[in-house]
Amino acid sequence: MTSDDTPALVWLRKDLRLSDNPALLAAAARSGPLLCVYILDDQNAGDWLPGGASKWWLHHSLKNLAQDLAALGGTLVLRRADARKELKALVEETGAGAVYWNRMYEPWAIKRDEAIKSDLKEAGITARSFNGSLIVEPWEIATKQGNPYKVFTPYWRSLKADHAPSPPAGRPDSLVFADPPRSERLEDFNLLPSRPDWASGLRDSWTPGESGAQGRLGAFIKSRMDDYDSARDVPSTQGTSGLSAHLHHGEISPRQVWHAVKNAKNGATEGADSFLSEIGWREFSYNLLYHFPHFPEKNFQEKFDRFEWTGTDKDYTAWTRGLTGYPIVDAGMRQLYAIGWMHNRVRMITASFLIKDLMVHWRRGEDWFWDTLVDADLASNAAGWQWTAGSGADAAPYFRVFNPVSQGEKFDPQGDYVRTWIPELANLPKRFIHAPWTADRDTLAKAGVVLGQDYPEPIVDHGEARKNALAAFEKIKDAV
DNA sequence: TTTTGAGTTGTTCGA
DNA sequence: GTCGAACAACTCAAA
Repeated sequence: MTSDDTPALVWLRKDLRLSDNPALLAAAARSGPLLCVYILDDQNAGDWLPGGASKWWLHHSLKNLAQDLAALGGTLVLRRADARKELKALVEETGAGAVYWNRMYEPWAIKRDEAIKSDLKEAGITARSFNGSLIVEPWEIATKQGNPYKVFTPYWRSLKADHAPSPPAGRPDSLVFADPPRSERLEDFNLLPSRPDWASGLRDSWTPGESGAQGRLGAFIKSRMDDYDSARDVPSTQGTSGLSAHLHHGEISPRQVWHAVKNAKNGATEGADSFLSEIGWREFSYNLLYHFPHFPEKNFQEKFDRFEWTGTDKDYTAWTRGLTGYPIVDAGMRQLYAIGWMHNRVRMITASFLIKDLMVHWRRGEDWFWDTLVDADLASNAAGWQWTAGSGADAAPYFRVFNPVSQGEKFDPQGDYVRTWIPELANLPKRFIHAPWTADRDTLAKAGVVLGQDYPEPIVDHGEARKNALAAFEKIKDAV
C-alpha cells in the first residue's frame, strides 16, 4: 500500500463545481495533497461527443472552475487524450496514490470508467467513485418485485418516500494542493466556435459556472417558484429555472437544488412540488438510461422499428432552420439556434411536429438537439424524444398529436414569443400570429408580409398530416 | 397467481 | 363558449 501522503488525483468530469462534490471532499480528507484534472476525452464517446453548444458551455465552465481553484491556490490541470491512457500517465508523472471521481452514467462512460478502475487497482492505486450527479443511484431504486421502474409516477413516489437526499456538503474553505504537472491551455481545446463565431446569443443568455448556477437557483426560488406551475408553460416569460445546462455540467447538484427548495419559506408550495418533479424527471431519465443502455439509439418499444418514416431531407432542413411556416415551431427552432436552449413547452411542440407532421425519425431530432442545446444530455434528450414519439417507456399515447396553432394560441396568446424570434411576423395582429396563412392579403400587406417570400407557407397541412400520422401508427399498433 | 387501478404535458367532436 | 367523452389497448406496479 502506498503512503497516504501521496497526492490524490481528483478527476473532474460532469461535476464542475467545488461545493457538494463528494469526490473532491473525499480526496481532501486524505492526508496527501490534491491534484485536480480535467481530461478532454474524444476517444471513447463514439457518436456522443459533446455538440457545438455544449462545447461552448464546457469552455466557460472549465474557465470558471479553474478560477475558483486558483482562488484556493490550486490549478486545474487540462489534458486532451484518451482518459484511460492519460490517467495512467498522470499517476506515474505525479506519484499519485489515489484517483477519485464522481460517476457518469452514459454507457460509453461506464465502460471506460470500469476499465480505468481495474487498471488502477491492478497498479496498486486507490480508485474510488462517488455519486455526485444524482439523487438516487439507478441500482438503488426498484419496484417491490425488484425491477427497474418504467413508469414515472410510481418511481417518483418511491424516490420521495424512501430516497430523499441527505443535506448537501458545503464548499471546502481550504485545500492543500500538490505542485501541478504540465497543463494544456484551455484555448487549445478549441471548444469555442470561430469560423463563424455563432455564440453571441449564448453569451448574452447564460452565465456558465458554479456561481452562475447558484445565482440562478436563488433567483428562481425567490421570485419565480411560486408561479412555476402555470408560468412554466408560457415560453415568452422566464417561468422556468433555466438550470438544465448547469445541472448537466454538474455546476450544481440535484441534491443542492432539492435542499434549497425544501428549505425555502415557499418550499412547501405547489410550485415547489411541481419544480422538484422536474428534477425527478431528470433522475427517471438516468434510471432508464442505466437500465436500458440502448435507449438513446433504439426504440424502447420495438414495434416502432416497423414505423414508416416518410419525411424527406427537405422537411428536416426546413425544421432545423425554423422555416416550416408554423410560427410557434419556427420560433422555437430559431430560439434554439440563437441561444442554445429552447423552452420546454416548445420542445414538445417542435418535436411533435418533426415526428408526427413531418414523419421524420425521432433520432434525427435527437441528434439536432444534441448538437444545438447547451443542456444536451444523453438521458434527458433521449427520454424526451422517445416520449414524444410514443416509442418510450412511459410515453405519450400515439394519438396525442400537438396542434401547432392551438398550442401557440394557448401558451403564447399575445404572440410575444413568436414576435421575438420571428421578426418578419412582428407586425402581424395576434389573431393571425399563429396561422399567418389565414390572414387576408390586406392584413398581410399592412404587416409587411408576403407569404412565400418573407415567411414560408406551411410546408404541410396539419390536419392532413395528423391523419397520416395516426394512420401510420395504426399500422404498427398490433405488432409483436 | 391473479386482480385491479392507473398512467406528464392533447385534440376533436358533439351536446 | 364550455364541457365531457372518445381516442386503444397495454403494461406497469402494488395488493
